[in-house]
Amino acid sequence: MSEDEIAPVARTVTIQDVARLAGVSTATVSRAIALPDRVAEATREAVFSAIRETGYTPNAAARSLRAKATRMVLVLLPGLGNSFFTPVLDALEEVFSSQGYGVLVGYARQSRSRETHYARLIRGGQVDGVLVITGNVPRDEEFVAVPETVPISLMFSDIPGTDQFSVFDVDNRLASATLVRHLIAEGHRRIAHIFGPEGSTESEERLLGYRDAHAEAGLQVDDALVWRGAGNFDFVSGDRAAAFYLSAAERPTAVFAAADEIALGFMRGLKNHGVSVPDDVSVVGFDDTEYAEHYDPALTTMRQPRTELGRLAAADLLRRMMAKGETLPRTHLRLPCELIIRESVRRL
Amino acid sequence: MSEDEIAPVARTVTIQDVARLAGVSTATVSRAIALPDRVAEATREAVFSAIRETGYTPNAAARSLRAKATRMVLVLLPGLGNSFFTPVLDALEEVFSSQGYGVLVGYARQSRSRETHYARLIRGGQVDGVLVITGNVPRDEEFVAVPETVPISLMFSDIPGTDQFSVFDVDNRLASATLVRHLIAEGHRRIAHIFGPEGSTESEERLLGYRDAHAEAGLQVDDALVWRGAGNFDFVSGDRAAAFYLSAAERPTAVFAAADEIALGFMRGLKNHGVSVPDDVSVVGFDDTEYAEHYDPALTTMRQPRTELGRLAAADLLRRMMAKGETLPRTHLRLPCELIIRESVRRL
DNA sequence: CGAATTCTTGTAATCGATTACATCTACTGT
DNA sequence: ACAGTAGATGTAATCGATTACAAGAATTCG
Repeated sequence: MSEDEIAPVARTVTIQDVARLAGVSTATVSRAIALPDRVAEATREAVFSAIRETGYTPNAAARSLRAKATRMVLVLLPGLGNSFFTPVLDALEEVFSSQGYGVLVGYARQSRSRETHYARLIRGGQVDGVLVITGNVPRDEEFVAVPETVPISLMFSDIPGTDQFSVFDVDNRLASATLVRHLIAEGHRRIAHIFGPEGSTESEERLLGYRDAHAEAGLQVDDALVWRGAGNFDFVSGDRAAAFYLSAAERPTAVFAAADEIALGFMRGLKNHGVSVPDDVSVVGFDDTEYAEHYDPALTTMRQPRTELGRLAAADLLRRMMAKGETLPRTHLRLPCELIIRESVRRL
Repeated sequence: MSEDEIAPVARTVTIQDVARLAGVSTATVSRAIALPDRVAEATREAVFSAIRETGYTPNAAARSLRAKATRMVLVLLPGLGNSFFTPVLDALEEVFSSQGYGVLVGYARQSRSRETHYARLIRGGQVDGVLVITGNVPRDEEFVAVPETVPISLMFSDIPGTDQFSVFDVDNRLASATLVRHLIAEGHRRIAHIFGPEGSTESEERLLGYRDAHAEAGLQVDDALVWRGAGNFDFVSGDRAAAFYLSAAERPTAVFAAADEIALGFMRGLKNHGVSVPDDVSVVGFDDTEYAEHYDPALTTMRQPRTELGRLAAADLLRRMMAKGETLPRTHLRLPCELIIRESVRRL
């Protein structure tokens, strides 16, 4: 209560201070913390009480320098604009922080200087592991040498032609085929596809699945119904794609959008022109983000197990980071997707 | 092209290696990097070519240890489940990474061990600054001493009774009043409020604004129309609140939800019971998240300048972190909100 | 031409924790 | 009672970069 009980001005307290107060050497303090049973009972008590009294917290930089490990992982995303990533990041943070790791986020796309920044972070030993989400490993010259330094894993998207990364994804092709097969089973014959971002593996795979389902059913794909150039996995792209529908020579009865957000934007765009879903046209998306379920109409889509994939990828990376020195063989984990049927498809 | 051009096995290359190769001391290498014009032209060249040849990147831990700065900031969120945060995080990452800072994300709520984890991160000098979003400063005993160590700023929510943090927010009370005033102007007299999460400053402020608008207009607030206990700023809470509407003795003609996600969930819940917005009841939200615009009906809401607030908060924190030593007076920045009129309100 | 000044570079201490090795004490077993 | 072993602790080197200080070389100026 009295004036002198106010906390003293925060001067950085080091292991030296604790050692002095406890009347032992710094080595003993360090041991008392890291290997408590290598230290005599009484000494341990003395050290811990000195720690409490001083409010000592080990300096992370000093520790990292010696241990050559930072207990930090870097998660590289193409951007957070899309709600697709939030459960993934949630899961990652949960697993990593529970093991005492910090999660650094970065958006690698677009800016060259950004890429360099993150490449440096990795090469400077600032992180113990890296998770690259959706295929955007900086193809920086500097970066190429990296996988030897720290483990790097890929999520949701493989990089064709390399096998140096562990991969955690789904079979986009198969899942898309299943989705389109569902439309066909509901009686649709004229099905359009809103293609995702150009240059992404997922986009290509989803298109292949779309074709597969057509081929299986003996249906011809009308190339005029593969709508490219919409842009990203976002609303705006979907909204823009509505124009393709409206101006189609012969309108499709169903549309497979490469992502939920595209599907939602598309439906909204249609609505502005008086076209109703699913009465006039059926729509399916991909991902099963939170909004798919709550939109009106609720969206039929293909669920990607985002949280689970996040947990598993994190656990795997953790294992690799622990295995300092030897390189474990790469993991390629593919989890199944699930068809979620809601209200946006009408049986013909 | 030939075999021996393959990159050599990555052994950590240190400043020593560069110095040796360039035929200078480590001090000179360090200077060549940090203060290029304090070094002779020829030497500088030699150093840089040695750096290129070895692929040297300075070790971050060593640097941090000496410099007592890590170039990392911690962003604490209550969770990422809500899309409200994505543009904020986007803006923060943009500003910080452009200045060479890394962004660590953490979810402080719920778990005690999590809090300790992040408190340690801060006290261990692992970050140079902290941004706490929506009022969740760990009230940990350990934490209380922290603000003296590194600058901490609050976003979107003040902590009553303290003035040790800088704050970046909006006037929730005023904005809510404006929103409700709009409903009143549109002819509504019986207006319900879906209260946000208990214990959050924002929730309380928004309720006050709701009352203010009523008082101004000489309207009596019917306490049965303040629906508490919905839960979080999310869909489920809104969906749950639909039950309050349906079971109301005398139904309101308009509903002010404490957040967009709540409003969306509410509308969806209503729809399942055949109640239509805005024909049967008008709805307004708060925040103006991406989905508000694209939902059907598009939501009338109060826009919070999330991106701008993020940029400004980041810039301010950056300034504080640079000003090592002296403590700058705290900033309290309040940005205006904007009423966004869409389709979810009907004029009575 | 010699003194004063400016440039350039090197030597070595430092940041704070960890840990190999050495030392000392206290047991154990014969 | 004494060698041998286990247990507890201290000493000092180490991780990799930065930087105060010193010293030597080059330049300027009266």
